[in-house]
Amino acid sequence: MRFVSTIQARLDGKGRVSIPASFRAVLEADGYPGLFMHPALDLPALEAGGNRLLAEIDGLIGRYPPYSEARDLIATALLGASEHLKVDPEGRIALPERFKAHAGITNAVVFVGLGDRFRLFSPDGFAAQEAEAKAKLRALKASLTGGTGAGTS
Amino acid sequence: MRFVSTIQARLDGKGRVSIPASFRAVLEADGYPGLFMHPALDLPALEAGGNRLLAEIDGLIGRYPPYSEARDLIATALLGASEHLKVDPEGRIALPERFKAHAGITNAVVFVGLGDRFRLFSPDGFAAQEAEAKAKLRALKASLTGGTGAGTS
DNA sequence: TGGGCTAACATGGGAACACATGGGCGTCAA
DNA sequence: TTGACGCCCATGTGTTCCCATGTTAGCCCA
Repeated sequence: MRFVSTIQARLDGKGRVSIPASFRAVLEADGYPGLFMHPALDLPALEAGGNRLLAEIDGLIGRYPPYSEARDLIATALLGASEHLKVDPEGRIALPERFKAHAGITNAVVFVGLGDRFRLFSPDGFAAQEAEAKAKLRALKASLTGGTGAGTS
Repeated sequence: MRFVSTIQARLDGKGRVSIPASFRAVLEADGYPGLFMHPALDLPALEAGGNRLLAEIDGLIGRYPPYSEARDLIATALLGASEHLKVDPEGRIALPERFKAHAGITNAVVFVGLGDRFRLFSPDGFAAQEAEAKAKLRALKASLTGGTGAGTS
């Protein structure tokens, strides 16, 4: 079960968004009660997931010895900046102000599946990100295939 | 269950602070009656937690041979300087003067979750710490991924 | 193949609840 | 006696739950 596809949703008057049903199904299978979310470090986006995402973060933190500076930093940046969001019976979440500000989200959200996690963008932020990603991917592919990039997509 | 997210709270006229409900839930699950707290070793902050934090401190102390100077120092700094704080029926604690002085706390506290423990800062102290952590983390990440940013965000 | 039906999903709003906060009072110890 | 501390109750605010509605997509049947 992976998070897959891109879906747009609106925020209602109370600031709630429905998590796409397909994403909810993955979370349920994952067994995490609710949704774990944190701001992306170098993107105007939010990253969210369940136990699998959390396990990855734990692994990252666990690589450093207790009381080391690196561990403190990572724990602060990843765990301190994150939130455990509750999902209401209808499958919605309320985004904290802090998160909305980071991603530039006002009244609409784009959910983007990334396998073990998914991202939340503002529609504008997503358009920008998509354009940039395409450009980078083209460059990467060119470097892989050795030139024209005229291969199978 | 881990301590996660960053929450600000005010001290009332009696010098009490509400422990955020999400943190209280973790402490309860941990089974520790009350709250274990000590000044952070190299930060103007306080560290708090329950049994998991105590276990980690024990582990840290245990790494040094009995009667060694290092062991004495660490045990004194962590255990000697620590307090067991009682939590009132509303989930509040009263911070000892000594602790407030160490962290520069006057009338507001920022709680920062770090997984197995959480920290208490003054709002100003937190802002400074956050800025520093972000900068250092970026440097650390660059050294890890080799600069492309092609890693976990 | 087309129309209608049904179920799942996204959305909206009202009411109950939990939480953070504030203050009063009794109790214990210096 | 006095101060500090712990317990109790009160209150405002934000959040969560519950129920209602519109919309979409899939399905069945003619």
